[in-house]
Amino acid sequence: MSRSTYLKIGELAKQTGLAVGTLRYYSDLGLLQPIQRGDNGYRYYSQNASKQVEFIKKAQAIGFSLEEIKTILDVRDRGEKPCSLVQDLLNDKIEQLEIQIRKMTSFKQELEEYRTSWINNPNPRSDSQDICPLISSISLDSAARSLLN
Amino acid sequence: MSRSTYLKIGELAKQTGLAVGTLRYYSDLGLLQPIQRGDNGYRYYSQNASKQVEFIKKAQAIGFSLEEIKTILDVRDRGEKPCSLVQDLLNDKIEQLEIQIRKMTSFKQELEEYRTSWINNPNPRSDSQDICPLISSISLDSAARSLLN
DNA sequence: ATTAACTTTATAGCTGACTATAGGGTTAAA
DNA sequence: TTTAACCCTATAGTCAGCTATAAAGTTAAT
Repeated sequence: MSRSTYLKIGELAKQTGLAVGTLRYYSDLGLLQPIQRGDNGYRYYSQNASKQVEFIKKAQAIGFSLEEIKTILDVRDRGEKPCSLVQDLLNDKIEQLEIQIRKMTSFKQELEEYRTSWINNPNPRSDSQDICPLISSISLDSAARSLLN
Repeated sequence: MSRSTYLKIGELAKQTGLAVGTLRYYSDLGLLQPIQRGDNGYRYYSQNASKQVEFIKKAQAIGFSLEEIKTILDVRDRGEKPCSLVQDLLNDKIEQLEIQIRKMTSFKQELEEYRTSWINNPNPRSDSQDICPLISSISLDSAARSLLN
């Protein structure tokens, strides 16, 4: 049954660029289930599967964990009408993204301030006690603050 | 030899707020070496050690890995000032943050677009073929686009 | 002298997302 | 029909930055 509409795991691997082991891992996680198993135990995937892999990849690329992605996909996979749940989930994700973005932005600003002040103060005297005056100038309190919000 | 100038590991732990296990871990890594070992095998640290711990903490706080910190300290141990290395690493960090932020921002926008369109189309008919019309409406291609820049 | 509170090493576990290996069974092409 | 190329499961290893445990030796206070 090779020329069927179904993909064997190696074929899907080739299509998506993922390793076979990764696809098995996803299958074990319940993240990307083969549409059926053969009598031989082989996993058979729908053509659609590579679209789902794309979704997983991209969601991952911006910091969603496989666990989170599974939650999203589970909602779809359940036979319910999960739309309001999906919306809640989406709202959560957006909020989490906002928080993440805010944290990273302020952290980045902090780092840029260090960079700027270091440029203005470029020549540590070689007799200094410090390991690196640049790093020594860091305030732990402020670094902590920028990470905590 | 407790009232000497040297600190035992527990004393340094107390001074710095790090766990004893963490200090041993750093010692094994070669990140923070005791100034000597006693006949008993005890690690003895210089008073200076807590300064070095502060350095490590601060460097960690701005996103350096222990590996990177070790690189910095190794430069110092060769008698050089590691500041320009530190600046290079910092520039890398900032750039990585920028990329992350850009990706997350565009993905968030994408998700917000879904949210908006779903709000305008809030009542999936229960006789729909789709498991969830909201999820079905997702374009993986466009999700991909928003992640790729 | 006893004992609590240290210290040591070596080993294992934790999280997340894989990767690698062993030891099998299956399929497809020559 | 043989054999390479596939597939399966189960288990273990990887990375970082620790934490936890066991089994043992040392020190310090009473």
